[in-house]
Amino acid sequence: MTEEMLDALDRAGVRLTGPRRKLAALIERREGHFTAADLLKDAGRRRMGIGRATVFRLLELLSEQGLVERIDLPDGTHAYIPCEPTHHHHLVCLNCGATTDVDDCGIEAVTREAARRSGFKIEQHRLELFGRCPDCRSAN
Amino acid sequence: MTEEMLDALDRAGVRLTGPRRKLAALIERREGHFTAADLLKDAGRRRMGIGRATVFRLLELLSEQGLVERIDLPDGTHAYIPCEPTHHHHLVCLNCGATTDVDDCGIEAVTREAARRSGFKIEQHRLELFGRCPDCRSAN
DNA sequence: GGATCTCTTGATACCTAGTCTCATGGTTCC
DNA sequence: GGAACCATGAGACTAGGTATCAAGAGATCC
Repeated sequence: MTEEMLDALDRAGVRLTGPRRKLAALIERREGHFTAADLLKDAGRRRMGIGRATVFRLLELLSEQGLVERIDLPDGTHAYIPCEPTHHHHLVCLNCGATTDVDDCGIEAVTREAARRSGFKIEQHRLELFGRCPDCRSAN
Repeated sequence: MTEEMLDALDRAGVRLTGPRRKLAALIERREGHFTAADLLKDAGRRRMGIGRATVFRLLELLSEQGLVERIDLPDGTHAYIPCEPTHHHHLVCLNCGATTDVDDCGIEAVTREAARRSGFKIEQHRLELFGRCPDCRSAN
């Protein structure tokens, strides 16, 4: 995953600097979704001396490359999820924050139907699913 | 629509005060989605003397009652949409901001399939569709 | 209709997430 | 090894939203 990110940055034509490598490693160690503040705290604890702006800049780069996606949690806060750079949707555990990707499983039919009924030409969509992951389901 | 909002506030057991009535009327005059700042500007132009906090407080109340929903536009900004208090999804015009509601048209099957594949128990979902409305499509 | 109690208000301070600026420092490439 | 340029951290700034609080407006009861 770290390799994947560094490759993507390389392909994007930006430099593989120290801060970027360190942050990529921190993202890899994270499980589930995280906020920019989480990452900054991680970096702070390890005395990495990485600035706020650098964190946001890397997240922006990664999200342009599709390796990270920003989602809107049900409580209105934003979080980032590491993911594959193909079109897909996220399933987020409301309990532990774990995420998995779901590829297109029928959403095309839904958008086509919505387009037909409304007369809109649909160009983008966003689908986010929230629930309980298998671990949290069996835990209680 | 204004009536609907005032009724809902009444049912929610809160007072139908002057500022709330005025804001409800302003929301009614809006077309498509709007931000809290838009509403505040509207009120300012009419010298209504309504505070920022009051605007956010009303939007929160209305959203608890399901008469307004907060969505995340593709550019990452937030906007509010007046809508019916039933479960549904939004179709947003990327050009003019017009919105329409789409009721469930097959999304259940998608969530069931995602649940089956992932082992998650899906409790909530959010689907937002973006595109061009009929007017904007014919305009260019 | 007035007194009273409570809810709501606007002002203001504050907060979080994110962006912009800029001088300094690290990379790349020749 | 040096020049050019990209990336960095610090800190100011912005937007969107929340918390606090004294004062004002609604509802209620008589």
